[in-house]
Amino acid sequence: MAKKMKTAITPTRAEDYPEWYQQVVRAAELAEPSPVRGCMVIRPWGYGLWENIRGVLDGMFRATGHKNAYFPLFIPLSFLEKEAEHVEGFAKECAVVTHHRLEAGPDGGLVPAGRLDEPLIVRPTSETVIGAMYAKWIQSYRDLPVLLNQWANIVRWEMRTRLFLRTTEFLWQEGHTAHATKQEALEETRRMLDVYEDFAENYMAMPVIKGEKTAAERFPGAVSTYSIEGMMQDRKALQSGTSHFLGQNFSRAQGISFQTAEGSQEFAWTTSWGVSTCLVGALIMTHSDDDGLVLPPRLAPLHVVILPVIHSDDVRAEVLAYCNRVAGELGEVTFNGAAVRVEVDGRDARGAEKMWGWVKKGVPVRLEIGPRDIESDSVFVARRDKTRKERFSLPRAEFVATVATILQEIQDGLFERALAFREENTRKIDSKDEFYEFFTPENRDKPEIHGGFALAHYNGNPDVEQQIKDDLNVTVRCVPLDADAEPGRCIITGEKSPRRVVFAKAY
RNA sequence: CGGGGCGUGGCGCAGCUUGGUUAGCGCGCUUGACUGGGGGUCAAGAGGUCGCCGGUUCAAAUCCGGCCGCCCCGACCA
Repeated sequence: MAKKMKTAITPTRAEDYPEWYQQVVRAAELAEPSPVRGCMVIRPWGYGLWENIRGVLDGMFRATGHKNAYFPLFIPLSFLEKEAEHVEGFAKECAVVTHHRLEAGPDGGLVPAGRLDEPLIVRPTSETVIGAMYAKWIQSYRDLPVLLNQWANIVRWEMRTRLFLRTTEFLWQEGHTAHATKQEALEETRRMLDVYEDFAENYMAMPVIKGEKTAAERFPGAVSTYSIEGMMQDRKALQSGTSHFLGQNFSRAQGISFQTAEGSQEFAWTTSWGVSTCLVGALIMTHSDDDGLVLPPRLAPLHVVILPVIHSDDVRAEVLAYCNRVAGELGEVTFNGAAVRVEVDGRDARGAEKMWGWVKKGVPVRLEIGPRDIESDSVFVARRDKTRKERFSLPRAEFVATVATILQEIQDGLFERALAFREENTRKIDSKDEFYEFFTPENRDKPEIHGGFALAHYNGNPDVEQQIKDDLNVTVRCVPLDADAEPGRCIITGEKSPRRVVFAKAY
C-alpha cells in the first residue's frame, strides 16, 4: 500500500503558498517553464482556459462596439521615444532586435549579421504603433470614434518571472480607442472597466474592487489608470485588468488630430485597456484548494467528466455504451448559452488515478458510472466544490435535467466563497499602529499568510505612500469607485482625507 | 541585479562533512499474475556520463576554482 497522502498537492497553501501555486500549475497540466528563460509553455488544459476567457471577453468587446485588428510585433525604436513618460516606463524592459540575418562565425557557430539601420523593439504594449496608424486614419470628427482591440503576445523583459502571473512573453488583449471629446474617452475608460468587472465576477467568480490607481501605480503616459483588484488566498491583491484614460498625451505625441464640425483642428482623446494571461493565475489563486485546481464552470474547458467503472472485461462494453449515452444526453443540455462540455475518460488507467487527475485539473463535476449505477439507471456525482465524502447518487434523468442548475450552483458558490474570504480579510483601519501590526507577519523569517485589504484614510501624498511601501511592502491598490465618500484623517499624517483607499501587499 | 536556498533516472529525495565495490530509496514507468466504487498486492524488468567546464588525486557525486540554470525574498512590473 502506498503512503496515503492527505492532499493531492504538497505542500498545502498554509505550508508554502508560492510552492503550492507552482505545484497546482504543474499538477493541473496548465503550463510549464520553457527552455527559454522567463517564458512558459501553455499546455492544452491551460490554453483551453485562456481560449474560454478570450471567447467571452471577445463577445463583450463586440457587444460594446469594438472590432478586432492586428498590428505588428515589432516597433521602430523611434516610435517609443515619442512619449516621454512612456519611454521611461518601458525602456528598461524592452527586447531589442538589432540584426536581421545570421552568418557562420569564425568558431563555426552562427553570429548576427546585417545590422538594422534602426533597431526594432518587440512590443511591450502597442500604443505607439497603433497611434501611428490612427494618425493616418483619423482626419475628421466623422472618423471618430475608432474602437479597436487586438489579441496578441507581448514581451516585457522582467527581472523575476512566475508562471502566468509574470512571464517575459505573455498573451493579452489590448483595446485602443480614439474619441472626439474628453468626456467620451472617459466614459469609454470606465465602460471597459465595467466590462472587466462583469467578466471577473460573473465568469471568473472572482469578486473585484474597481478603482483608480494613484500616481505611483499609473500606466506610463496615462492621465489616469483604473483597475480591478482581486484578493488571492494568501490575501495579497492581484491587479486583474486595467483601463487607461490617456487624455491627449499620445495623440499630441503622435499627431492624432482631426478637424471638428466647426472647422478647428484638435487632438483626439485616447484610451487603452487590457487583460492578460495573468487572469489564469488569478483564477488559480482565487479558487483552488490543497487538492489542486478548482474551476468556475463558465470558464472550465470541461464541465463534466465521466469515469467508467469497469471491473471486468465482460461489463466493459455495456458500461462504456451507457457512459457514452449519458455524455450524448448531457451534450444536448444548454449551460450559459452553449452545450454542456462533457468527456468520457475511457483511458486504460486505474480508476483512482483518473479520478485524481481530474480532481487536480479542477473539472466541476465528475460522474462515476459502473454496473451498479446502470442497474438503477443512475449516476454517481462528485462536485469539485465539495469534499469527496459528499458524493451522491442521482437518477440519470434527474441529473441530466439538473446539470445546468448544478453547474450554476457551483459557479455561484465559488463566487460567494471568494467574496466571504475577501470580507473576512478586509479591515477598516484608523491608526498607524494597527496598520503596521496588520501587515507585519509574526514569523519574520518565514512569513505566514497574513494581512489582507486595509481600508484606510490616506492624504494622497506620494511620499507617504512610498514610506509605507518601504516599511511594509504595502501599496495603495486603488481608490475605490463604488465606495461612499467617508471623510476622515490620514493614518500617517493626520491630514484630512475625503475617502478610504485600499492598501494591500500585491503581486 | 542584491540576499538566501538548490541542481543526483520522469517526479520527490538520500549519499557529500570523514574521496575508494556494480550510486541508493520512495513514487511513477514496462511485463505478468492476483485484485476491483478508488491514490491496490505480489513478482520480474527498463531507466542515471550525479548541472557544465577545469583543477587536486592512483581514485571525485563527494575536495577546490570558475560558469550556467532553477526556486524563494527584495528592487521593477500586467
